Amino acid sequence: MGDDTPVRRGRRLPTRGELRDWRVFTETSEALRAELAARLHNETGLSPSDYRVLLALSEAEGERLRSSELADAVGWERSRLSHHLKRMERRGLIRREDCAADSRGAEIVLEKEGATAFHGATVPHLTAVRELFVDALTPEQIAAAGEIARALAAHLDARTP
Amino acid sequence: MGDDTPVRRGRRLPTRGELRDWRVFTETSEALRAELAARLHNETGLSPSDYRVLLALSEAEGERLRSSELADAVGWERSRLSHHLKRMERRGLIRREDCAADSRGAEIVLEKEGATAFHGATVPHLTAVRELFVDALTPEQIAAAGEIARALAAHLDARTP
DNA sequence: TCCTCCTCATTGACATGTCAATCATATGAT
DNA sequence: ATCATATGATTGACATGTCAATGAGGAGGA
Repeated sequence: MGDDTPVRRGRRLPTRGELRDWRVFTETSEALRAELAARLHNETGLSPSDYRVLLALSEAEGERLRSSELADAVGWERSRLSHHLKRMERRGLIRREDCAADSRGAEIVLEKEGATAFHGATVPHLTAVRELFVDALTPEQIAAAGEIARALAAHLDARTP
Repeated sequence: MGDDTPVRRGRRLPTRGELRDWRVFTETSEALRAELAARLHNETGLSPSDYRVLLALSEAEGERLRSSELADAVGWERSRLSHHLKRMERRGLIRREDCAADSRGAEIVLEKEGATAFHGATVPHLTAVRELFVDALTPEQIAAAGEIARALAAHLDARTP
């Protein structure tokens, strides 16, 4: 049975070849994510989620953001962010303050310890990205990976309002 | 500053362009994973992890596998598998049996309810793969995605013994 | 004003994942 | 036979993620 054989007939399901490409794609991105997370955590004590939050806060005006702006910046649901901030606050990386403009709101402020941890993690993180991603591919493949991801993201956004 | 400008000079860190491609690549594969997981769970009550385990057992001789063989088949650490099997056993999808050949070992057996759930999930799962992955890309992009993933996986395997 | 509706953010319950430690059994050397 | 060691699998502690429910405050119309 060739690569263009549908897994089931007459229902527009993926062919075997498409399924093989899908499987290696997801399994590899998952393995890559796990490896990068393990390295970052070993070398810096930060998780990728910590890193993202600290990056967004570092780049913000006054190193502070409204909780909802931060959620947009990192692309997470509110509840996920809320849980994560609780853990980061417990570790002294960030601090919550009441918002003057809207008493419902919260402002998330980068603590000194958080800034230090972030700066110490930047080079290890970028080095890992180079070793695990950039060094593995040709420049053309890197660009193609970006294009493919953009196409997938556009398609995904179109069908998840 | 152009796309070939190193983020930091003289240490072989990724360029801004490489970093952009990396970021869209990981963020998109993560979003895709989450969307597929949510759909599968809504439509079938199974998580992607459940599905993988049930698939491996369905394809095995006698619909049973040694725990370690199952771990290899799905590519997980033992402890992760053990935790997951505990949850699946609680739901009646699989069953553990003592192993005749090696009294340390365990055999994992597909339960009737697990087989039923798996068969009911196959078409929804494949449909979601088509909608979210296959339909988003050209045939050339699908093949390229597979090639890129294989290159990443080979590189990753080479440096994680 | 008061009432309704919307938004901001948090919480609790639970599913999932990682790591290190543990326990029991097999295996091989003496 | 005995002992040291390796292997198969599980467990506990904890980090992370999702969903649904909640509380608490703003915003606008009757």
